[in-house]
Amino acid sequence: MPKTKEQFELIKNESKSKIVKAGLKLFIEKGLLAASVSEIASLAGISKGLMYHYYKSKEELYYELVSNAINSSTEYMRAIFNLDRPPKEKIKLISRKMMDNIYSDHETAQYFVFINRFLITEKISEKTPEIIEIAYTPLKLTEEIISEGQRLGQFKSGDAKSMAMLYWSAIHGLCAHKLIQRDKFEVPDLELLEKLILKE
Amino acid sequence: MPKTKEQFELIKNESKSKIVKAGLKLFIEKGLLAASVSEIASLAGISKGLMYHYYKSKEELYYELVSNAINSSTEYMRAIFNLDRPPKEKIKLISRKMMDNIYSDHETAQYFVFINRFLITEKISEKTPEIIEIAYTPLKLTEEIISEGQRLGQFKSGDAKSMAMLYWSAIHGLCAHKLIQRDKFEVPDLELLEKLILKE
Amino acid sequence: MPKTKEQFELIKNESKSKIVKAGLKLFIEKGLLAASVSEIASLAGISKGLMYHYYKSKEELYYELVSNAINSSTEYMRAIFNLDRPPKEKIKLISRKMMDNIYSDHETAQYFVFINRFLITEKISEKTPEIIEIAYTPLKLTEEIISEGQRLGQFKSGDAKSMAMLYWSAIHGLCAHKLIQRDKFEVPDLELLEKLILKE
Amino acid sequence: MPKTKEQFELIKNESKSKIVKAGLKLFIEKGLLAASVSEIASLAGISKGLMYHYYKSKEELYYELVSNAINSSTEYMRAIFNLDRPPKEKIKLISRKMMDNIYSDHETAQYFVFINRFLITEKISEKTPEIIEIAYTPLKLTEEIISEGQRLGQFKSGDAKSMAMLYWSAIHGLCAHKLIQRDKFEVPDLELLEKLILKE
DNA sequence: TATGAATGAGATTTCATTCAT
DNA sequence: GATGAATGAAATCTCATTCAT
Repeated sequence: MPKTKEQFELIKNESKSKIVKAGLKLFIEKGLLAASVSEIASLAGISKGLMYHYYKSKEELYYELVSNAINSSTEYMRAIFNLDRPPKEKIKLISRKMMDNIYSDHETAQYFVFINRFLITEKISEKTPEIIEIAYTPLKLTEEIISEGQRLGQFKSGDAKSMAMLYWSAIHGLCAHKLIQRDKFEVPDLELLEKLILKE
Repeated sequence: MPKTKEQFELIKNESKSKIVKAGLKLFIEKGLLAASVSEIASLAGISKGLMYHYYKSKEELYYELVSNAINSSTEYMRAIFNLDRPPKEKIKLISRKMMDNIYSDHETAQYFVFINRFLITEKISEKTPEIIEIAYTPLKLTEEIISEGQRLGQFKSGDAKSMAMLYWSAIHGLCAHKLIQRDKFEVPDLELLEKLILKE
Repeated sequence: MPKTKEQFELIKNESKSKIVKAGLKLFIEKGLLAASVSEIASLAGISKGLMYHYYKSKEELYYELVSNAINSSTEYMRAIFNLDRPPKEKIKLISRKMMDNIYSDHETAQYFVFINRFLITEKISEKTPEIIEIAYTPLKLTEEIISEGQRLGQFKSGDAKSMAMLYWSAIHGLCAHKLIQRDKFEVPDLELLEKLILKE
Repeated sequence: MPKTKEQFELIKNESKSKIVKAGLKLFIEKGLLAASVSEIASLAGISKGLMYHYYKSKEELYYELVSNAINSSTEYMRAIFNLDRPPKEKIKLISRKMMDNIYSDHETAQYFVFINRFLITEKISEKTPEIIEIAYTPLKLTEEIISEGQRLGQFKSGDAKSMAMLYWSAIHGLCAHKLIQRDKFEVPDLELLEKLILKE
């Protein structure tokens, strides 16, 4: 009797998730080039060959992981932006969640840096304009909220686009900062981030 | 901001200066691993062997370039901070210069991203804690200015360290943003950056 | 000429026949090495594992297919040579059939080239001298006919062996020629082939 | 002092010729796929890396060797066809030379089979229609000579194109035959080949 | 100082074959 | 019979570095 489809699906998922986990860890830590397939395979506890059973190339694995990271990060933001709350609260929520995450775990900062590194790399950016589009969704949503908040008079006046850009630049910059400083990193005062946008 | 050129215009030796110029361009564009020695040599118009005459290894060249970048960038900031001007003006000067440079040339943003990429990469950080120290000097100087400005009552109140961190995070984030967006990039409203720190 | 189909239409087992069909197509097109087991299995619509259920190895499948090709091609010739007709007619029949087949379908030429490629490849020849023997049967039968025809005075004089060799060399060369030229291929004048042997 | 260009040229030529010699031997014997780079390098007495210093890939080496083979073989024929002799003599000369070469050394036959194998392989033929064109030059030259000979009444009548095709098919087929039969191979009567074309 | 041929270690990738179910 | 996940050996290829001149 051949294995049932469900059995194969299980095995497949388990192996794939081992590869994904190892790949993510190493790509985040070292980047696409410095992370070798041998390393990924050995960390995942599988043979190199198996990686190629699931992914056409190291780059393909990398792209999948980056896409996932971008998508899930964007989804996370979108969920918050879709809440039925006043703009002020939304901004506060985002700021708080971001700060909390950056503070409490190392992964969030790594995730942001991982995504940014991908976006900055020259040759890749041409290949995948749609992914860049998705990666920039949070920025656009933030811009909309700021405009709305400004209409309601709760937000500072100023160019909404610039404000959103600076807001996210600060968050991304902070993530890089955290990875560099490691143990020495101290989370900055939350209010400062909000004050970029909100009236005092 | 110091321009790329300054690094090698000072080098009297012509071959060395060509190596430095080519190396800088390629390391900035591709990073340490993706830039190959062959490529650097061929862009410099010299032989691979000659590169090894001047530098023990590719990494050594890389470190020298990164160190130079960090040092000259820090020197540039220090010069401004040493001016005999009130804190408010200093901050305005920095902000204006940064924005101008990021706006007017591509190199400044590349320089910042180049330095940041170096700082983030794991294995390097152990080797050169002093360079990191130097790289963080502008942050510390900014912190001091903020404290001073707060004493003079010209600056917003709040944790000076956090303010400085956010200020520079925003600038670094902006540089990354520019490299990603390329032609589509629009410089944000200058005042916003200043308002992070200054009273309105 | 035996058509490709005949090889697997005789196989009762459906899976095996699918494997044989796919293997034949790919071995003919690409040769032993370039045709991969995955490709064969996927073209056959079965799993790789199943191929190994029926055949010990890729080589075994290949040998079986080549042997079949050689055997059936030899059988086809032998049938004609066994006809109760004068030598002249037999030669004409062979020539005509060969030309017709080479002209009307692509498979015949492929078949000949497939067999020839096998015969030429070094390492294989040691393993299977008997198959080579069988493959050369048509040549020997032709030689006999020529000798007989010469005795009857219908054929040109000359070394029968040389004549047979040249006759079949021309046919094999023609097949290769057809595969190379594809659409541009034009069948040569039939009489020429016959004239190699027959008196005008 | 750097090595002079002449010195480098010498070294380069020597190494390249070692690679070319080894590659040709193995490609002829085994074909593109079965001949491995390791094997070629070790037969040439150089490192694998060096092969990649001179050739972008194994395929590139292969193509160069095939092109060379085709070009030099075509040149050889063209030289004969350009002689200021009557058509009849030219044909006799070609036939004699071919037979002599096929008889006296093993390489000639291998060369022909090597070229033919390249021409037949599917995917390659699309890539290089110009090489195929060159490879078919001897055939076209032969066709012209036959036409000329027919006008002079020295040659058999019949479609010149068909006659040329059959003539060369026979030669190619003979080469394959020689490689298969090896020691058992006997050169066929020379006159037979000529009689395909010439009046008796 | 300067060259680029040459190496060797290690990277990515392929693929026939095995195996648990 | 039948599956396709998994392996491991070997293939192709890359590249920092060395070295004779």
